[in-house]
Amino acid sequence: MSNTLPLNEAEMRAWRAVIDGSWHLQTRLDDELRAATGLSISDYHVLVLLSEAPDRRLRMGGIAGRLVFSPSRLTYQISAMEKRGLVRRQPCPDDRRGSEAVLTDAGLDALRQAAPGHLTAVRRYLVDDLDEAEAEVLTRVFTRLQAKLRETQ
Amino acid sequence: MSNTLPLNEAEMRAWRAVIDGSWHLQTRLDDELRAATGLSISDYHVLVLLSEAPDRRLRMGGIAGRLVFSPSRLTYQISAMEKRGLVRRQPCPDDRRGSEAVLTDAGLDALRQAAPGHLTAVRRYLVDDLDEAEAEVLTRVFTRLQAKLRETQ
DNA sequence: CGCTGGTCGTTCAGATTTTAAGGAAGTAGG
DNA sequence: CCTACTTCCTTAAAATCTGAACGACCAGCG
Repeated sequence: MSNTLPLNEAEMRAWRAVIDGSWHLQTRLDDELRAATGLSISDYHVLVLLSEAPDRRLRMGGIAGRLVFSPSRLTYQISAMEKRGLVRRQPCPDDRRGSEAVLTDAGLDALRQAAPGHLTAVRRYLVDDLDEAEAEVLTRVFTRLQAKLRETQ
Repeated sequence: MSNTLPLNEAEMRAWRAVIDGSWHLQTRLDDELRAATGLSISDYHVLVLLSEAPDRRLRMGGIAGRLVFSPSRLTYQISAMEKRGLVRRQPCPDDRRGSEAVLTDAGLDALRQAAPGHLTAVRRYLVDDLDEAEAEVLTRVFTRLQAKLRETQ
């Protein structure tokens, strides 16, 4: 139940800072990652997801759900990565409608090569400037946000 | 000068929460705004920017800079909005290379109609859950982030 | 002036994403 | 089994976005 007053000034400032800041940050990280490795931030996210998945494989729908990709976008994304040898596609064993994306060795290599630089950028732009309390607040606020987004579908 | 250690667990948690959370939030707000008003979040941002500008007009480059849009994207964006009557394009008086986008009355109406619902959504997903201290931290962190991004171009 | 080098938007081709429409399989009720 | 209904993913066409190339213009200099 949220009230419908316009945001007050502090709220507005916080809100705009978050929206603008996170957007600019995404853009910058994507640019740097592309320049350094040829991977887009989407490629990178897919690689991370698969690398952490049991047996390095996930259903299409699972990936799409986590990355908030439309099914067709995911199809395109995985196809593109498949062409470059980063992932392989396999029919899903227990559900013949579905297919799985599997991380290849080349894909894992690409991730291992990209990660340090990317994380350094994350550090440079954000993490290094956070003190412990700030990190804690960010984690709390954004985790709560995600929970709220999920619970409303 | 940032160190090159991998992120520790708390840092990683904070980082991922921010990235995922802000991305999901953007997506959700865009979806709701589209459904309610037919405006994309980009349309909305352009409208807000122009509505706050002196004389309701801005140079193309000025808009592109603030929204982190490529020049060609901005051209496309403004053209699309022009077709719908939300903005008008005018040659820039003091620099004949440039052009300005001017908010039309219809554009201002569209914004006024869209804003309350959008702000309510912002409230529902984020602002209402923030206490004062949290809002303050978010403002501080993301403002600092933007400054850092700007200073490295 | 006439040149040179830079800036401002636009345009065009190509890449990416969305939307709508299927095809193939799973699931439940009769 | 059949029939409907649903889910999973892909395809095709349309919308949007990016990057390179361009034309028009500004600014500085000889």
